Amino acid sequence: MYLHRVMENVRHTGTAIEETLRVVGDRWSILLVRAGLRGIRRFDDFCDDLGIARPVLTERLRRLVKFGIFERVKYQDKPVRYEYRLTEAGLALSPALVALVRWSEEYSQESSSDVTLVHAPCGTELEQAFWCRSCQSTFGPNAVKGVASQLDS
Amino acid sequence: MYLHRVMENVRHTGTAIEETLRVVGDRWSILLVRAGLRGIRRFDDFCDDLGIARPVLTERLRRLVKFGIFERVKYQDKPVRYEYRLTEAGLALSPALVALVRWSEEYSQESSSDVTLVHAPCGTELEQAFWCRSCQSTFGPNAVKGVASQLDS
DNA sequence: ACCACTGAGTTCGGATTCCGAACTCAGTAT
DNA sequence: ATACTGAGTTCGGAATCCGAACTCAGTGGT
Repeated sequence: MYLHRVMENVRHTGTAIEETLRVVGDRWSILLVRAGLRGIRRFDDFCDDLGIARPVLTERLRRLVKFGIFERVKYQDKPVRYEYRLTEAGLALSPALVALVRWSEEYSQESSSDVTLVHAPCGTELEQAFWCRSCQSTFGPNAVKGVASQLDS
Repeated sequence: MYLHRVMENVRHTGTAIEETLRVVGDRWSILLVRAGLRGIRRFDDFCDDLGIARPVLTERLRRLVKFGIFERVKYQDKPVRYEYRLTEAGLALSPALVALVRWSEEYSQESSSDVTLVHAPCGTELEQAFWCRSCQSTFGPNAVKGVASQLDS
């Protein structure tokens, strides 16, 4: 393994996705985004809906706010109260969420899926694919290859 | 022992995504899948590539094998040695991974050199789409709709 | 005035999980 | 005989997670 390490000059720590997963890669964050997409905004509602422990919810929302996925908005003055709304960046996580839901439907053994995702105009159950612009064709994961981006080293 | 209580505490729990995130929703699992897609297969290579602690890697790989995302394959007899390969289900996580990578590229503040995913035959950077079989067309997340599967409640 | 209630948290102790470092074990190479 | 390899396991301490109970400002009912 040492030889392999020497030959591999590309270090894979410190990449963008690792940074992202340090924010979003836990048991709750994606579920919080999903709840946000379903219209949930208030602390106690997140708490009841997910069954997350309150101290953990506090910490998680703070982190998601810090990284721009939720924003903390005052919605009432008299007793000052805040709620949490998805930002544009938070909404932009929906493709990832959809992909995970799709995977869950197909591969999760623990059944009882809640919803099936369909193509809205026609109601057909959707499939997922990668699209190659230059080939003008869809393809599956077997035709995916990783290429190191050229930036410094 | 503690999980029992979590399982009994079924409110909105029990949906497929929650089950999935209990398997894959941690800081390492998605990164392990990504490493698998990059061709990494051996214990020490995962360890070295991700900087994950060995006991955690052991537990994580065991869980991913149990849930059918990796398989443990003997690749040598003399000293019997095993490696970990992505299954079909594991490969099928790549759309979710791609969605996260693309989100990272766009919204993550920390942006270092990463791996760009391309269409292997032609080298073009891939895009992501949903595919409707009956319409024979691709579409984006805005045209996705959720339909409740038949279920009590 | 008194009391219950609401929403958004905080505090508490205990259980679980994470970590790096060092160790094991069978087999190989020098 | 010694060193090394690959795939783990064992160890203790640090960090995180959990439910339950508490706080705090304001509101509404009697």
